[in-house]
Amino acid sequence: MIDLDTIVSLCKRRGFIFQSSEIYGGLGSAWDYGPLGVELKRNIKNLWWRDNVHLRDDMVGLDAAITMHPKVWEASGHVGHFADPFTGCGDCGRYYRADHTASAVVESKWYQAVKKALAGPSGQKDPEKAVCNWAQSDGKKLAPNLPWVKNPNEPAGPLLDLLAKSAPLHACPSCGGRLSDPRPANLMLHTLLGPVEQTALKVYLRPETAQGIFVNFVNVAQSTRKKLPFGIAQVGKAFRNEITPGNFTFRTREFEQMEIEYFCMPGTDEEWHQRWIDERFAWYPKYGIRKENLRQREHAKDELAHYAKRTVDIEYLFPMGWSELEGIANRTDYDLKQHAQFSGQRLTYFDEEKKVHIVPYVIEPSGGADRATLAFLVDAYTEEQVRGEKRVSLRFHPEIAPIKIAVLPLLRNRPDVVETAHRVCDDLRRTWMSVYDDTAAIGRLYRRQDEVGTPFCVTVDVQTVGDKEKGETDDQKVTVRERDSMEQIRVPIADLPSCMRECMDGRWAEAKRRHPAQPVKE
RNA sequence: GCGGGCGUAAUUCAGUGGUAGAAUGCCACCUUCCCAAGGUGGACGUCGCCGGUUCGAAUCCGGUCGCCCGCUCCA
Repeated sequence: MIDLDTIVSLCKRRGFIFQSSEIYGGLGSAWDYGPLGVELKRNIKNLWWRDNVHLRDDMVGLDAAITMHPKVWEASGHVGHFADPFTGCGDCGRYYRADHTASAVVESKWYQAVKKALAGPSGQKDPEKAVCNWAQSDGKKLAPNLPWVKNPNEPAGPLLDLLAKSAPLHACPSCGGRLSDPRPANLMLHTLLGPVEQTALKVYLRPETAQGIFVNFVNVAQSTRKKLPFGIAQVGKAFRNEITPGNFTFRTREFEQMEIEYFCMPGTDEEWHQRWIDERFAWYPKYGIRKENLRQREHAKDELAHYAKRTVDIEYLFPMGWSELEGIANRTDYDLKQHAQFSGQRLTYFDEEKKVHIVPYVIEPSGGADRATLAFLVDAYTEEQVRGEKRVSLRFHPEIAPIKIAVLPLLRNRPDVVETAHRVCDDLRRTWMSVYDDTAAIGRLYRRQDEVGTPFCVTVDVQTVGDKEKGETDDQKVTVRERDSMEQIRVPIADLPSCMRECMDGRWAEAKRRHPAQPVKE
């Protein structure tokens, strides 16, 4: 498995992804997509949109504002749940949910070790001494910041009392340090709407795009006359004060989501949930992600979000391990009911058959655009030995690849070759993202394109235009070279559009049958 | 935020007190009829930032910012 650093440096070197504000020392947790990165990510978002919206009769799109009425987040539960009181360790800086610290202490290594020491023979005889001994030996490793470890003179009595009563100990589960009083953590970013700070409205930057869909449910249903079941898709930025951003673009505080809220009849929700899980799981391999690098993970009951009846994650084997790419949750009727209650509006669907108003159930496939982009990059990365040299290539699916075709003149000192290559390139550009390059020998040009994942190169040579001095006629044919196999075929310029279409559709074998091979010189 | 590691050219890295090096890459020209070919020339770093010690700091010290690994959160 390739390490993330290799991907990071390739991304920078070739213009996929740069660190935000790099000239000022960088901003943690923010990344900028360069010329190739923006193409890559846009391709992924467009394919997602095409497959989930355009190719389906039961889906429509939406693009809601990032800032919304503050009440949205009260209704959604984010103000309550996203602001769970947290407590921080003053010594090691770790954060814990305040309601989890007591159990975390009991399960901690140092707590277990103290208990064990007390249960031993010397512990039975003189508990206080046993604790002191432990504190000055194992305790130094396990809980260096525990008061009794830091200071041998600290009376062990309070510690013993706490252990005896199994009372929660207000100490860091990890290092034994002093925990701060619980304080509300602000996992949502906010800003002030209005030019004068004193009178401005404090609004949140949405922590998920989903709520923009829920609050527009009735608008969309009425304006599109959609019947249940139907879904609303949205791609857009969301913001969260992650406690620990990191792993390149995997966890950032500003990120882009690709979300669907699929509204269905109560009672059919479980079936739709499973259908979306299958649908979304099959989507990634469709564009080249290797199946062995994908898996599903069912959320345990105690890790389900407050709104969820069932959640299944699609995980990808990133360089740092299996991590979430997309989550598919059954959000039940929770959100619509909440918004109905908080807004006082009726957010229901009228069932024509039964003549009743119902609150639809909602299935939410929620993917990360940045995470998907990273997964496609990692999965495409390939190193191999070619003639004793390392060849690095990104084996992107043609629909994913930022550049589809590179047009390269075999010789740069022949004006007619160069001119023809330019003309061929300009023609291809109208349909496919294409580039022209003549600044190096052909071998180097191929390697450059391999490294950014261009699936096909088109090469113009002297035969294409004919060598009039030698009395040779032009054949008006070019070489098409496939990235992964490095195989080459010779194709008439006139047939290039149809041949390239075939190639982009993954029918290289057919193109090969129809066109003669262009041998590679050894 | 704490512990550990780290920050020198676009990239990967060498350089532990005497005003910066290599390889690859990049640019120009020449050469070259298909896989990082060859030749000639070239650009490139106020050594993350700020301060201190010193006659002198990439090198030592302090602070700060950022990155990686661990602890937590999720898309």
